Amino acid sequence: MIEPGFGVSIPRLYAYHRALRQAEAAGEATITSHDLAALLGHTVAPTQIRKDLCALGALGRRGHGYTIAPLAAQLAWVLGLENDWRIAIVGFGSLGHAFATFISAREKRFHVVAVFDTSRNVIGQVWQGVPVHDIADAPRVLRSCGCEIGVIAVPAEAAQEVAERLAALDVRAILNFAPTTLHLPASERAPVIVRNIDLAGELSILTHRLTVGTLPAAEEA
Amino acid sequence: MIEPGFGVSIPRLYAYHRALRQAEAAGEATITSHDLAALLGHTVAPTQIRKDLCALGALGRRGHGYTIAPLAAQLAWVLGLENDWRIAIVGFGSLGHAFATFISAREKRFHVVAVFDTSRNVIGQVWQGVPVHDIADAPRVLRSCGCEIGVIAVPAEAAQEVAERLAALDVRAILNFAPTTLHLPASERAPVIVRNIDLAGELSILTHRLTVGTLPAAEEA
DNA sequence: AAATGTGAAGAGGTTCACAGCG
DNA sequence: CGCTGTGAACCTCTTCACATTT
Repeated sequence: MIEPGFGVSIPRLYAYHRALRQAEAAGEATITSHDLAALLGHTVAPTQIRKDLCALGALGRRGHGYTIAPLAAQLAWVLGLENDWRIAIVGFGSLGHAFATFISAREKRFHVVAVFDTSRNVIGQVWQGVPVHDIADAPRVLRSCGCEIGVIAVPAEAAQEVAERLAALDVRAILNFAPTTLHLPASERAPVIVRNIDLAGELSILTHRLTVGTLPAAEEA
Repeated sequence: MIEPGFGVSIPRLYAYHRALRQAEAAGEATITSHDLAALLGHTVAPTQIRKDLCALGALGRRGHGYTIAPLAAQLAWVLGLENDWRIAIVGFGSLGHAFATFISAREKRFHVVAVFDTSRNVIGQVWQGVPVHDIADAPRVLRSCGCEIGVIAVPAEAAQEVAERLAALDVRAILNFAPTTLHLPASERAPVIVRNIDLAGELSILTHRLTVGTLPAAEEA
């Protein structure tokens, strides 16, 4: 029913969801596309919002706006936020640690259930009840907890090997912080979904804009 | 000459630059658009690469490919990587710490020259020679070091205030990790460039794809 | 009257096909 | 002959205008 490329951008839907939670926390029960756009800093036009929401099924009442609760629930469903997800983090340096803390505090259905590293200084530490294992124990540990999502927060040189290892252990999606391109062969089963976050690349978007001139002020997700 | 929206996506250019550095480190002196696409895991088509590079000025030799060194230099220039940038980090929890370490190790022209926090436990610490200041001292500290770029790694509730403070202190660009929309008024001078990184949002892209079906395996930046 | 829903127009970015050089 | 450079077709996403509903 809702296919991967059905014309709406997922980052935008997540932004809507975030803004709706904020409005709900502020005591609102209903919101118009225009008010939602304002909450998003006019990053997206009201028309765009209506188009997106309409694609999920008509949820608004003409003349009134959208009722927040069911709309947020619908968005949460589409975003996969109503399922529980088990996350394994590989590389428990400062970045892996920060991500684990951040994500488990932010979304209650994201559970960091396994952590791996290679350093003797880190292995054996316990983070929020989760012990840091040697990466060599990944087969045993992952077999028992069955993580759907792996996060790679290791140096670039090690990322490819980690990715292959995760893929072999039935991890279905990978969030990669290492500044390198992962090469995962089209496997026999469903392909592993990979998303890269390149922090230096994000920063270079700013340095680019600062270098070539400061015309556009629009925010982006 | 090169305007903000000149038809090429900056994340893609940064990926090219990263791949070129990799090829150069492997001893290559020249590369074809097809080989570059392979290095990028066929995320982008050779035609797309040629279009992008052509937009920066013709740099290839027909029949041979591109000479890596000048091409990398050209990309570095466009991305602003040939300038030095002073970066202030606000919020020195695990995320701020991780970002500082990561970025200063990755790009040698990105200099973390000021760090701020509000917690007594953190203020006074020294990270790679940079002391952590109380955010209240930001006017004095930033006045003396003149940072172009600010990084917000504080809780969502505090982000708006921090953003306004940074904007008032002549920071020209902000990288925001707080999961909230920043509202910065169009100021009297050049507007502050804001880019948001929403870690939970990135993860939800994966959970969305895992939820609705696993058709597309393409990587994205 | 006010705000959503939606076809049509528009803009932007990607792919194709092939011309142009080395 | 190989690979780049590029106009044209193509396609996707955004914006506009307005019909529609409460």
